[in-house]
Amino acid sequence: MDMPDVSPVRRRLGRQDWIDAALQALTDRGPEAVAIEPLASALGATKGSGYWHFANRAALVEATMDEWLRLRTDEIISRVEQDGGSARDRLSRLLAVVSTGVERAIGESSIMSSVDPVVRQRMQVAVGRRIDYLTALLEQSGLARGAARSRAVLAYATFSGHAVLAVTVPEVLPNSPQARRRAHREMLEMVLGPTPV
Amino acid sequence: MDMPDVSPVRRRLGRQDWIDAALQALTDRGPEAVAIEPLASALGATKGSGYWHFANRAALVEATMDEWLRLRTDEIISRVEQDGGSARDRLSRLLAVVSTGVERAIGESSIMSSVDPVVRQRMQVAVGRRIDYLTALLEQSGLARGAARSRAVLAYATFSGHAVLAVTVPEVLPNSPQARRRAHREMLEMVLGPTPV
DNA sequence: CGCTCTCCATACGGTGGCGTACGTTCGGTT
DNA sequence: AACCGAACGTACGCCACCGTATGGAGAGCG
Repeated sequence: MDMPDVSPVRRRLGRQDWIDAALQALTDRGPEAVAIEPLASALGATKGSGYWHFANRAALVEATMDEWLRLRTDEIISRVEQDGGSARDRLSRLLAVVSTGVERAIGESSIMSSVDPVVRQRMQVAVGRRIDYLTALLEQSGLARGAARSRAVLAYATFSGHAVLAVTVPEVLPNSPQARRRAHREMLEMVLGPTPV
Repeated sequence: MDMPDVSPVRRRLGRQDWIDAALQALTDRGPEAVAIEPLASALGATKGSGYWHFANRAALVEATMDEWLRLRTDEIISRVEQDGGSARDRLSRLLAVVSTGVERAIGESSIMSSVDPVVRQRMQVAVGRRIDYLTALLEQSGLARGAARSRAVLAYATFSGHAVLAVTVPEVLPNSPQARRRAHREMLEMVLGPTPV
């Protein structure tokens, strides 16, 4: 019997294949790398394929940024939220998740300072949702609304600053496992105040 | 008597004119804008002029980044240092200076996440000197060496995170004068501990 | 007055990405 | 078996920037 063609060598591409490759290029080399022709050659195809799935480059960038927003913001939040626990627990897990994904900071930090209007707009939405979620967690752990929000902003700024440092000058940041754990706790305390346990 | 030709309409350009224009483009639109042809047309000249003063684009970027390092790091530090006062005073002035220059953050944040090796190298030097200076100030105000350094890193990360936020989502940051002053004090306290006066 | 060195313009060829036009292949109907 | 539409290839023109070649224009000095 012949195998159903789930197939070895190289099948045809769908829109999602392009988005996946674009997201990879985005996190590896920033928004500039999300372009039709380079992605085509990376996928082993030609522009004809790309301009079939997307009207133009802007449409590709848009789809990629939507996927980015979904995976790197909404997904993470809902996963952290799903696993439950106290607000402090969730905050700690959130911090752990985003800290280990710091290799992705190259893309993140390029996205932050992009001039592309589409990229900026999606980034603004992402930052909004992230800060809102942080604010909610801080409120749930006892802070007043105003204090929670301003501290959420502070925490987010600090974290994203760390992410950028991790890319440009990684040597200034702690690298040993226990130093990283210590940094994790310190940051948690800075955000939530002295540890209650 | 005839006026010495300090001159009205349009004199010839020198290397420094190019560097000035390049620095402007850098802070306005990021490292990508530091290119021969666009700058030429911005200066009302042609590429012939540019390639006279610089061997190639990389040389232009290099000269521009050197100037940037001088003006936006060394100059600021030595000015703050020259005006004297306690370590706390100098820290406060430093914070004030870099905070008011946040319009420059567009350039700064693009520089932080640039892939250009020359830009990255100069940025690393700049971050190194800035963190070193912060560490020195914190040591002078009583902290132990290790604590001073890790807090300097934290403070720098927080500040640069704020700079990025000021560009991408300015609305989350305080904008009224008294709110900004309050933020200034809070940040100072976060870095130096509870206010001693 | 002419020479030279600095500064600049013009014109050219090269590269990479954009977008369009159009022809082609392949998998699934009917 | 014939067909149709989704997916892809090829070839073209366009633009922005790079870099080179070469020929001036302009001041200053002999």
